[in-house]
Amino acid sequence: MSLLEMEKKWQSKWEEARIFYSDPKKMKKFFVNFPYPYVNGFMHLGHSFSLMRAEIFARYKRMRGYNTVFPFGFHATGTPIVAAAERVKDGEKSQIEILEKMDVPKELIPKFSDPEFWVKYFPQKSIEDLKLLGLCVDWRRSFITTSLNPFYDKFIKWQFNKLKEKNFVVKGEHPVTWCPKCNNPIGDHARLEGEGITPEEIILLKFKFNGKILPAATYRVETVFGVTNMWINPEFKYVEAEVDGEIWIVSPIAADKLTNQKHDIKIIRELDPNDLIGRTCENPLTGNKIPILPATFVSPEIGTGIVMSVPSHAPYDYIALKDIQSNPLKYGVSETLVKNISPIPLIIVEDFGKNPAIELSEKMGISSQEDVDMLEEATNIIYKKEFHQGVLNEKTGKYEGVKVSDVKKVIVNDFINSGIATLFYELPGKVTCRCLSKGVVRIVSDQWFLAYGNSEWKDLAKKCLAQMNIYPEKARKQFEYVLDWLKDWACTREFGLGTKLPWDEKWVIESLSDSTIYMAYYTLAKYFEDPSYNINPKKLDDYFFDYIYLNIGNIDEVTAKSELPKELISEMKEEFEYWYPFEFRNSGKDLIQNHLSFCIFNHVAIFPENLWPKGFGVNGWVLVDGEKMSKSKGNFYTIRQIVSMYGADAARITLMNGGEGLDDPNWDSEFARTITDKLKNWHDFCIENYGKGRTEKLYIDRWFLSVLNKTIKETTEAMEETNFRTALSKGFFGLQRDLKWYLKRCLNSPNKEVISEAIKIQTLLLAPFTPHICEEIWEKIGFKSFISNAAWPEYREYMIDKISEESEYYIEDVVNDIREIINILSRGELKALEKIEIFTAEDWKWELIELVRNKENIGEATKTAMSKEEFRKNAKDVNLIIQKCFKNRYFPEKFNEKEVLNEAKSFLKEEFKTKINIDPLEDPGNDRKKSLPRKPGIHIYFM
RNA sequence: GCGGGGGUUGCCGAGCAUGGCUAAAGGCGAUAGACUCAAGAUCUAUUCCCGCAGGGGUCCAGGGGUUCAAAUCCCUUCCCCCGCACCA
Repeated sequence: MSLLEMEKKWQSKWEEARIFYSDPKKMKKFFVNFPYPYVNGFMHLGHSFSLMRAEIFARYKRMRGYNTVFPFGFHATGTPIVAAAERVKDGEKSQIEILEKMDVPKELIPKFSDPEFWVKYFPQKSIEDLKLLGLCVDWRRSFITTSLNPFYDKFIKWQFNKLKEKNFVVKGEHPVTWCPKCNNPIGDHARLEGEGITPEEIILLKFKFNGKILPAATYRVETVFGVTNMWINPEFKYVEAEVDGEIWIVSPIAADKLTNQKHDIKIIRELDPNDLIGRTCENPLTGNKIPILPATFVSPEIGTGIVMSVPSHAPYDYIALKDIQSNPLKYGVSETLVKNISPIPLIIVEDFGKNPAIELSEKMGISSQEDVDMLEEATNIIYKKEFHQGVLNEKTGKYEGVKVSDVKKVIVNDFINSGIATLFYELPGKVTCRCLSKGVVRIVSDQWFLAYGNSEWKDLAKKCLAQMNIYPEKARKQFEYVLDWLKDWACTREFGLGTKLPWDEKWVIESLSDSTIYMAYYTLAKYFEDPSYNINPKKLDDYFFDYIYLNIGNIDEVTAKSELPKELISEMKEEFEYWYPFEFRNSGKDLIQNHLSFCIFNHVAIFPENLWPKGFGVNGWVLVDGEKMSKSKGNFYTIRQIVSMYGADAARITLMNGGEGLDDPNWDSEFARTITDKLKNWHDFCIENYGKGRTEKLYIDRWFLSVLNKTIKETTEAMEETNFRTALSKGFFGLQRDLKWYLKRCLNSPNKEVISEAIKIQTLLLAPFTPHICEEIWEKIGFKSFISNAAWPEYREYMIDKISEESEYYIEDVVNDIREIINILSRGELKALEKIEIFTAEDWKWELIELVRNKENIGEATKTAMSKEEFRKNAKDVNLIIQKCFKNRYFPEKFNEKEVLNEAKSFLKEEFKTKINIDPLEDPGNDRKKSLPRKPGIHIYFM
C-alpha cells in the first residue's frame, strides 16, 4: 500500500469512527485551538506550522488521557474580501489572475464578485485541505464569522453589549487615511501606492502676521526658539481663509486638508505670495520679528505650504538661506533684509558642534536647495541624532538641559494649551486610492474604541497573563510589554463584512475586535451548526448568552424566550462549562501585539477568573529552504500543494522538525523528500520484527530497555513544553540510532519482548507527528483500536540501568579506538586484519584512581601515590594517569572491564571481521602497560 | 530610538540558566566503499588541520576578563531578525 493510500484509508476510518468528535465526558479535558484563518484564499505553509503545533499538542494530550477538543473556525470579517470581490466585479485583471493562480476553476471566477461566495468557497476548501493533512479537528464546531452567520452575529453583539456595560467601549476620534472621492478610508489593500503609510501627527505653530496667522507645520516644535525667518514658495498661490474664527494664510491644498481635520474653514480670497515676501511676522513664542522669504523647496502639498526656518538644525533651511544671502536680488529681496540673519543653535549633540545642519551640509557638499536626496538624508541624520541624543540649551528657557526625546511631548502640550500651536496630521508619503485619487488625512469623529488604555482593565489583563502558561516561556516578556503599551483600539469600521455595532448600526465591528473570545463560541457552534437542533437565531439575544456563559438569569425564562427545549439549553450550558476555559491557543508571534493580547483583555472583561485563558503558544514564521516565503520568490506553497508533493505524514514531520521556540522554523524540502523513506522503512521494520526474536535475555537487552525508558522520559518532557523538534530529535532520530546500535550489538538477533516493546514505543512516540503510518503499523502488529486513542508510553524509572549504559559507552569507546588505529595505520587502503588483542588495565591502576579521587590537586595526589611502594615503581605511568584524571576532572568508577569486553566479544568479532583476544596471556609487545582504566591497551595485527 | 530574540564547525541546527567525559548531538549536503547492468534507495566509513598505534594543534561573531578549566560566567564592540498597531 502506498503512503497516499494509507493516508486516505485512515482519514476515512477516523471520520467514520468520529474519533475526533469530542463531547463532554467524565474525564479531564484539554481544549486546543488556533486563530481562525481569514478566508480570502487557500491555506498555505505559513498557516500550517502554527496550526500543526496545536494539532500535535492535541494529539499528544489525547494520548495522555485527556478528553481533547480541537475546533476550527474561519474568519471573514473585514474589508479585504469585499474589496477583492469588488475588483472581480470590475473585471480587474490582477485580481482575477490571483484567483487563477490559486487554481480556482475558471468558470467559478465570476462568482467571486460576490463576497459571500468567497466565504462559502474557501472555508470548504480549507476543510478539505486540513483533512488531507490529517488534523484531529472536531469539524462539527466549524463556523464562519460576520452577519452571514446569524448565530455568531448575535454572539458578537452580546460581547459588545457586555463591554459597553462595563464602559470598556468608549467614543472618540482618530485620524485615518481617506479618499475624498470614494468618501471612505483607504485601507492598505485598496491602495495603488503608499502601502503601510499612516497619518503622522505634526504641529502647526501660529506665527503672527498683521492680526492674521501664518501656520508653520513642523515635526520639531522644540526648534521654534531658533526660527530666523519664514519660507514660502514664490511660485504658487496661497489663500487667506477663516479657520475656527481666526484668519490663516495657507496653501490651497492645506486649506482642503484642514477641512478634513475638523476645522471650520471659509476661504476669503486668493493671495499672491509676493505680497508676503519681504514682510515680517512675529514668532509667537519669542516675539521676535522675522522676515518672510521665498524658497523653492517649500511644497504647497506638504503641511501648510508655510515653513519656519531653523538654519542651525535644518539643512534645507540653511542651504536656502545661504542661497538667498549670496544673491538676494535673484530672489527679489533686499540685501539688508537677509544679510544679518544668522543661525541660532538650540540643541547640543555630542558628535556635532553648535550648528549641526551647517556642519553636515558642508561635509556632504550640498550646494543647492535642489539637491533633494542629499538634503533628505542630512535632515534624517540630524533629526535622529538630535531627537535621541540632543539636549536643549539656554535659548529654550525653562526647557534648558532636558533631552529632546524627553521634552518633546511636554512642549507640544504647553504650546497647544497656550494657544500658539495646534495639532495637524500629515501623510508621510503619497497614498493613492484605487480610484486614482490622492489620499488625505481625515479625522473620523464618533469612532468607537476598546479602552485597552484603561488601567484597571490593564491590571486585570496582567493578572490573567501571570497565571497563564506561555510556550515558550521566553515570550512572556513580550506579552508583558505589550499589555503595558496597548492603547485604546479603534474597534469599528464603516465598511466591510462583520457584525454591526448593536447600539450604533452605522458601524461594523472591526476584524480583530470580533475575534477575541470566540473560543467560547466553539462550545456552542456544535449545536448552532447542526440544523437538526432547529435553533432560531432570531430568538437568541443577550439573555441567552448571559445564561450559558455567565450563569445570569434562569432556565425557565431562557426556555420561554428561545423556544428551545430545556434539556438542550442545559446541555449547551454544561458543554460550555465543561470545555471552558481553553488550555492552549497557538499562533505566530506576530499576533502577540494584537490578537493574543486582545484575547486576554476581552476575556478578563467579560468572564470570571475561572474562565480566563490558560495558555498561549507562539512561534516564528516559516522559512522555505532558508528563505522567506513569498509569492514573488516563487516559493509560496499551499497546504494542498505540500500534501500532494510529499504526503501528509512527511509534511507534518517536516514542519515540526523545522524548528521550535521563537526562531523562525524552516521548511526543508530535502528533509521532506528523504523522510518518507525513513518512515516507510520503519513501517517495514515493524512488520518484519514485531513479535519475533529470541527468548533468551542478554545483557544488551537491559541496556536497550534502559535507553528506551530514558527516551520516553526526555521525549515526554519536550512534548509537555511544546518543544516538538526536540521531541522528534530524542524520540525518533535518537531512538532510531540506539535501536541500530542495539541490533548491531545483539548481532541482529533481538530479544522478542524487547524488540516488540521498542516497536510499540517508537510508533507511539511518533504517532502525534505521523499518525497515518503509525495507525497502519499499529493495525498490522495486531492492535484493534486506533493508535490515535492509544496511551502515551509511561516512563519506568526502574528500567533505567546506569551501569549497563556506562558499560556500553565503554564498548563504543573501544570500538572507536580500534577503528581509529586501523584508519591511521591503513591510511584509507584496506588491509586485512589477522587479529585484535585487547588488554584491560591492571588492578593497581584502578586502585590508584580510588586513592587520588578526592585529592585537592595534582601535587597532593602525586605525593600520596608516591608514598606507596607499588606505585613508586611505576612512577611514569602513575604520573600519566593522575594527570589525565585531573585534567578532565574525570575519575572513572571501577567496573569489570574484562567481563564487559567478553560479553561484547562476538559483537567485536563481527564488527571487525577478525579474531578478538581479550587479555591474552602472551604479551610480546608489552601492550598491557599502555592500558588505562576504561581505556584498554589495543594491539592490531594485520595479515 | 524603544522592547524582544539571535550570531556555533559546508548548510540547518543542539549545547549554552547546573563551566570540566565538547572537535562540539542530530539532520541535510559532500567524499569513498558495498550492493546494482545502471540510476535511485539502502548499508558502512570519512567530512577543522596535522599524524604509519588510539596522539597533537586551532576552534563556537570580534576584543578583554574571571577560573586549575569557558561555546558555556562577567564586561565591551560589531552584526542579523521581529514588533512599535487601528491591518488580516
